[in-house]
Order: sequence, then C-alpha cells, then structure tokens
Amino acid sequence: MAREAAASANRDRLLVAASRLIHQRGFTRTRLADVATEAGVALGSVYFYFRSKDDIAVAIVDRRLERLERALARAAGRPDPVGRLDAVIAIWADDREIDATYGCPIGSLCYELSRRRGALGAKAGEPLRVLLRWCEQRFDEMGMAGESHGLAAHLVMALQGASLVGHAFGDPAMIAAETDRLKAWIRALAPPPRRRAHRARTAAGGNRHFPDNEEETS
Amino acid sequence: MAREAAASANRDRLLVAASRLIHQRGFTRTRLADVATEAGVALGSVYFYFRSKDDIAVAIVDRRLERLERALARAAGRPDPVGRLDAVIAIWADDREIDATYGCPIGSLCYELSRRRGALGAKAGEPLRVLLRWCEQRFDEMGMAGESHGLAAHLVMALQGASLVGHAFGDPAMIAAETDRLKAWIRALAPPPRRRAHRARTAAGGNRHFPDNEEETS
Amino acid sequence: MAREAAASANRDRLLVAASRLIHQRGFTRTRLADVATEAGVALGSVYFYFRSKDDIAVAIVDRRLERLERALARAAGRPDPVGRLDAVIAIWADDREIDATYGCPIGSLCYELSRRRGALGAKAGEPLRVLLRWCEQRFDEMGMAGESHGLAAHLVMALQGASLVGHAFGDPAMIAAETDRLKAWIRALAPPPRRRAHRARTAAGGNRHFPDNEEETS
Amino acid sequence: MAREAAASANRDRLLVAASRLIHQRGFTRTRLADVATEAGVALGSVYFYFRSKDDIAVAIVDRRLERLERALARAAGRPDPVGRLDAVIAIWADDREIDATYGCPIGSLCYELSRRRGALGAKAGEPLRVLLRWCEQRFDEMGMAGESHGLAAHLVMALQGASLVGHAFGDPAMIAAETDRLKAWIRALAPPPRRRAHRARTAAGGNRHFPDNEEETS
DNA sequence: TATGAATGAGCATTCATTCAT
DNA sequence: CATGAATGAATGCTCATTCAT
Repeated sequence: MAREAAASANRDRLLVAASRLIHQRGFTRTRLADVATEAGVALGSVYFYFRSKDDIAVAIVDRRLERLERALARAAGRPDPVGRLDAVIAIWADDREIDATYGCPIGSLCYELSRRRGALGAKAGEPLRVLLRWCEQRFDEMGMAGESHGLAAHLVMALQGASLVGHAFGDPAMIAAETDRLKAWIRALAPPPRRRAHRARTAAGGNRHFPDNEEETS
Repeated sequence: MAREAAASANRDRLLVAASRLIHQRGFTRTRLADVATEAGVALGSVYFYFRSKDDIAVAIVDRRLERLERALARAAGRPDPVGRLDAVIAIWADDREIDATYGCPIGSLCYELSRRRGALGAKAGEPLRVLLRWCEQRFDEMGMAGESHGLAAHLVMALQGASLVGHAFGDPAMIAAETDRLKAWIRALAPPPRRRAHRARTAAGGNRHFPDNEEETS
Repeated sequence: MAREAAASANRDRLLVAASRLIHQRGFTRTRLADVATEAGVALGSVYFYFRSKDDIAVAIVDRRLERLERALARAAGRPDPVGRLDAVIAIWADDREIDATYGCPIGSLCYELSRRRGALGAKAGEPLRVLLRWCEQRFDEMGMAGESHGLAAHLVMALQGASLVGHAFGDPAMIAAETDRLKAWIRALAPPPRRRAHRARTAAGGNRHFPDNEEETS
Repeated sequence: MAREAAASANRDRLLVAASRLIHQRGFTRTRLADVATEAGVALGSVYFYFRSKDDIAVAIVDRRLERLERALARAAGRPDPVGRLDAVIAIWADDREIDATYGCPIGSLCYELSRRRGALGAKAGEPLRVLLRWCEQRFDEMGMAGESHGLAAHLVMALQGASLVGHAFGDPAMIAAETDRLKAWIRALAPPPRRRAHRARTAAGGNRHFPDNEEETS
C-alpha cells in the first residue's frame, strides 16, 4: 500500500480516541496523554503520527469531512432531491442522543477552534461549508435556484441550532422534533409530486446514513 | 442602594473585561491575568471580587441573564405577540457583526461550559432556557398553545444556528438573512391582521433592542 | 494609663485570636485575614498594632513568657522545692487534652519558628530557656548543685517529649502518665522529708496552675 | 528488581533533596522548585514521580519508616534487651549535631503535618508509633510486662524532647547528656547482670547505628 | 518505529502588606 | 484610629512538546 494510505492502525486508533475525547471534553480540555492512553499507544508516539495537537484537530476535521462526503454521496443516490435532503437530516436525527449529550461534533469543534488564528480556525468550518454547498445544490435541483443559498443556510443552521439547544437542555427529543419539522418544511417546499412517497419517521430511529460518531456509540 | 448590587466599579470592569475576552477567546483560553490587565486592576484583585475563575463564568452568565430578562421585558411591552417575537429576533439581527466574528456569546459559552460537571455546566444553559420559555409564552399568546413549545424551540435553535453557522462563515449577512426569514415565518404563522403594520427591514440596521454586547462593541 | 500599657482591647483580641489559631494550625498556615476575623477586627487594623506577621509571633511568645513567669512565680510560693517542681509539671498535666490535640503551644511554635533566621528564631526558644533556668534553680535548692542543669534539662525535655508524642498519638493519657512518672521521679530524687506531704493525683485533674491556653479552652 | 522498588535515580534524588530541605526548612516553607533544583531535575519532573507535594511528604515518611525498621532490625540483633535499647538511643546520640541544628526529622515533621486533615496527618506519626511498639517489646523482654508501655513511652518522649529542647538551645551536648541519662536509666531498670558489660560512652561518638540522615550530613 | 522519561513555559490561586479615605 | 480595597510576588500544578534509547 502507499505509505500515505497505510495510515497505520496506531494513527487510526489515535484519531478515534482523540475524536471521541475531544467531542466529549472539548479540544482544550483534552490531554494528549489521555488520548494516547485511550488509544493504547505511548505518549511519545503521538508525535510520530502528528506534528502537534493542532495537527490532530486538522486530521479529525479531515476525517469528518471524508465521512461527511461519503454520507452525502450516499444521500445523493436517492431518486429525488427531497429524499436526498431527508437523508441528510436523518444524520442528525439518528445522532440525537449523542448530540444531546455532547453537542454536534462538527458544530462544537467549530465553535471552539474557529477562534484560533491561522489554518486551524478556517479548517474547522470546512464541514459546514461542504454541507451547505451540497444542500444548496439539492435546492437548486428542486428548482429554487434563486433561494437555494438561503434555504440551505436555514437547513444547516437549524441542524446546528438543534444540536446546540438540544445539548443545552440535554434533551434528544428536542432534536428529533426539529428534524421532523425540517423534513416537513422541505416537503412543503417541494412542488407536489403525483404521489406522496415519503413518510416522516425520523425520530423513530430511521436507518443510519451517516455513522459519523460510530466511535462514540460504542 | 442595595449593598449586593453596589458591586464596585472594579468588579464591573472585571466582569466587562472577562465577558469580552471570554467571548472572543473562549473561557479556557482566557487568562485571568489578561482580564485583570484589561480591567486595569491587579491580578490579585480578581480574587477580591470572585472566588475562582469558574465563579467569574457564573457571574457572566448571571449578568447576561439580567440583560436578557430586561430585553425580554422591554420586548413584552410591544402591542402584539408578533412584534414581541420580532423584538427578540432583532437582538440577534443587531448583533450579527459581533456574532459573525465571535459567535453568539450565549451559545458559545454554553457549548464550552455545558461539558463541565457541577453547577457551572447547568448554569451556562440558563439563558437559553429563559429565552425558550419566554418565546413559548408568546406563541401561546398567538393562540398556538399546542405547538408553542416546538415553535419556540425552532426559533431559538434557528437563532443559535444562525450565529454558529454565520460565525463559521464569518458572514453577518447570513445571520441577517436568517433573522429576516424568521420574522417572515412568524408573520406567516400569525392570523392575518386587518392591516399589515410591519415590514421586514432587520438586516438594514433596525433599532437596537438588546444591547447585550455593548461592551464588546467599544 | 501609660500608652504602652493600654494595649487596647483590639490588640489583645488579636493576640488571643492569633495565639489560638497559630496553636491550632501552625504559624505558616494561619492567615492574618482569619486572625482579624476571629478577633472581630478589620484586616488593615492588624498593621496598626503589629509591624508584621513575624511581629505577632514575637508578641505571642512575649505573652507566653509573661504567663509562664507568673506561673513560675506562683509555683515558687510553694513551701518546698519538690512542690515547686510539681506545680510546674502540673501545668502540662492540666493541659494534656489541649496538648494531645494541638501539641504544646511552646514546643510546637519553637519547632516551627526556630528554623527562621534572625531574632524570631531565637525568641521562640525563650520560654524553654526561662523554664529550664527556673527548674535548675529548684534542683539547686534541693541540694543537687552539680547535676541541676542536667536534671532540669531532663524535666523540660520530658514535658516537651510528652506533649509531642502524646500529640502524635492523640492521647492525653500518655501525657498524664508521663507527668505522674516525672513527679514520682522528683520525689525519689529528693532527700526523704519527715512526712510525705504530697500525693500524685495529677492525671485526675489537679488544680490549674498555668492557664496558658485559656483562650483555647473556650 | 521489583519495578515498584526501581524508583529511578531521579525519584531518589528528588526524595533525598526533599527530605533534606523539608528537614531544614519545614514542609510548608520548602518550595518544590528548590527541591527540583537541588535534585538537579526540572520542576515539571517532580510531578512525573509524585502526584502532589503532600504525596512527597508521604514518600518521605515511608522512606524514614523503612530506615527506622532496618535500624530496629539491626538493633534487635544485639544479645540482650538492654543492648537493643542502647542501640536505639545511640541513633539519637549519633545524630545530635543534626538534631540540634534542625530538630529531629521525625518529630518536627510530625508536629508540622499532624495538624493536617486526612491520611497525611496520620501518616506523619507512624514512625513514632513503630518506635514505641518496638521499645515496648524490648521492655517486655526485660520482664517489665506491666510497665512496658509506659517505659517505652518515657523513652520515646525523652528522645523527642531531647531533640526539641536541644534544638531550641542549639546545643548537641544537651542531647548527648540526655541519651547518656537514658542509657543509665535503662541499665538501672534491668535486673543486675553478673558483670556490668556496658559503659556509657555515647556522647563520645559511638558507632553509627542509624544513618537516617546521611543525606543531610553530606 | 516506539517508548516514556524529561522539560519548562504557563496559569490559577494565595496571602502578607500597603494605603487612601 | 479604623477600614477594606488593592497589590503583586510567590507557588503548586498542568501539559504540549522533545529526545535519548
């Protein structure tokens, strides 16, 4: 395998551990020593795989980006734009327990890192930018070219706000209610199809499209 | 005056400085030494007014709560429920520059502190709880008793999401667009009045109802 | 009254508070703020009566010296040398509860302060020097001129050791047992009088000759 | 070797430095920065080997306990109980210079730490408890079963008192005189052997049985 | 590669002391 | 005399980062 792609099991374990701990405790309050312990790796080895703690954050965001893009690609396979957006909304619906406990891993990291100077600050927002752009394209597909940017922004904002507020209240049901509302909102936006093909069941544990937090689930 | 409320100019200066710096840098990354310097007092003096750094965070949240409650009381003076909710939305619209730069002071602190154990973690979410309850009552006034909780949640989530996403993009216009959308949404919800009295002009620098971040503006 | 002798009630209260707190917590671990609070005096006032924290320690030792000298003067009133030494031993016997809890106020302060440079270090040992000299004179009176220094040293050492060890074990009975032993030892040293006038009852709460710690008792 | 006991040269150096400095200056007045400098390691390294400053105190007491127990085991090898107790007394006689200068390392630490709450307070008295118990057994061997506790207490108290008073006077000769007195006292207690084999020569630099303070001597 | 001991700058907190009123 | 707010040096402890092996 390519040296680049090998990515050694250790590096992966470190990334998984760092991702989980940082999601749970925040970036600043997560000690590299704990990450190493959690990953079953020596502290010194962390610096073999990463240049610095900031570099780990970058890698985590990259990892999230890859997963996000995979999930979006999967969602893009849906037959219609509404279903595609539904699939994205379902990601947050499915993660509502985790997000109510620790906040959205994307949004909370973004809030914490965006205050930093330099590349890291910009990087942290990348997943939201990718997500926004993708949603925008879906709204375009729905024929709302002029408004697609605002609609996509509304959708992403609502998902992030639901995670933040749901986390503040420690209440996953609040997140579920909001994702249901969003699905209904999108269906209402769409030009009425011949036959209503979808049914809103998000809160009742829809299939898992975006296993972004799989490490947290264990 | 109440001795409790006297609160010495120094204590106020400390609180203003801490509030600003913590909003800009985050709680963990804000040094008490910087807070003291910013407030123009000696480092040791911080501990004359506050028991600990956490105690400062509590005081900041308390201060925000007071301001929020004052702003809500002012908004409650509006003649109709729609106008009351508009006034609340205007708070975020007016602060869009600040929030796009540093995030919503309520939401970002909430994300950072809610992970802590103990009273501080719970305290940080209090403003959102107060805000949600207040909005809920307004929706009740609008005659949407059954849905008021969900509608209020949607509103608060959208405001928080707008701040988070607007901050991630560094774009105040995104926040303005969302607050406009929210105002329109509320007007659409309300039973049509005889004459439409309001016009959405938020993004164009509406009057300032909630000078929550006045110290940050200076 | 002479300005010197007036010594204001505040100064006395401070000294009483400092003496007690320092006895209980040690010199270094006693905060002047606590002393002031305990004395019901403003923190700033402490420096009206004392130049520094060290100065308070000096005053405490002086106060103890005065009390010690008064007690020794009282003991000197006893008809015979053995009774005089008994009276001194009774001081420690009577204070055994306090000393078992906090250590001997003279010895523990001596151990803590004697390591300091300057006058304070020397001062702290003064009570023990006065006590030793006085006991020496009593042994001289008993006709043991050649050995009086060693005998007095043994007596003072035993009293200090009893306090230290009794404190380490938290056991006042150990102190009582030792003071009984010392009384017996002294009686055995003395040339047999015509009639034995004394009876060892120390541990059973003998009369209080040296109310050195009266403030601690309350 | 046992991994537990390995204890790295640095940990040992730290312990030696801490033991000496704390003996000389007291626990509270000894700065960890000085301990690190004295040991020739970085300040941060202290926390690699010890959890906290208190933890260092515990380790010091443990170290003293080990040495004490070794010394007692060595003393126990003597042919008769009197010789065994003599060997213990010789420890203090041999250390009289050090103790006159800084106080008995066991007793002074005990006085300073016994006021603390928790395990540390109890721990500090442990050496005295071990010593007392051991001496008690020796007196039992001498056939003074009924009085062994009191006799052992007297012995330990006298040794501690001699150190404290000798330190207050800065006079090693006072300690030597008391240890001689104690040896004579013990010999007087013992049932007269056929031939008196011992002679009190302690003050004249007896062999060193208990090099407890060897690091301080250098 | 891997390790874990070592480093030192950084930070919250304490407290004796000062001083304006 | 009295006060209590203000000061800042001191200190225990943390943790990202380095490096010899």
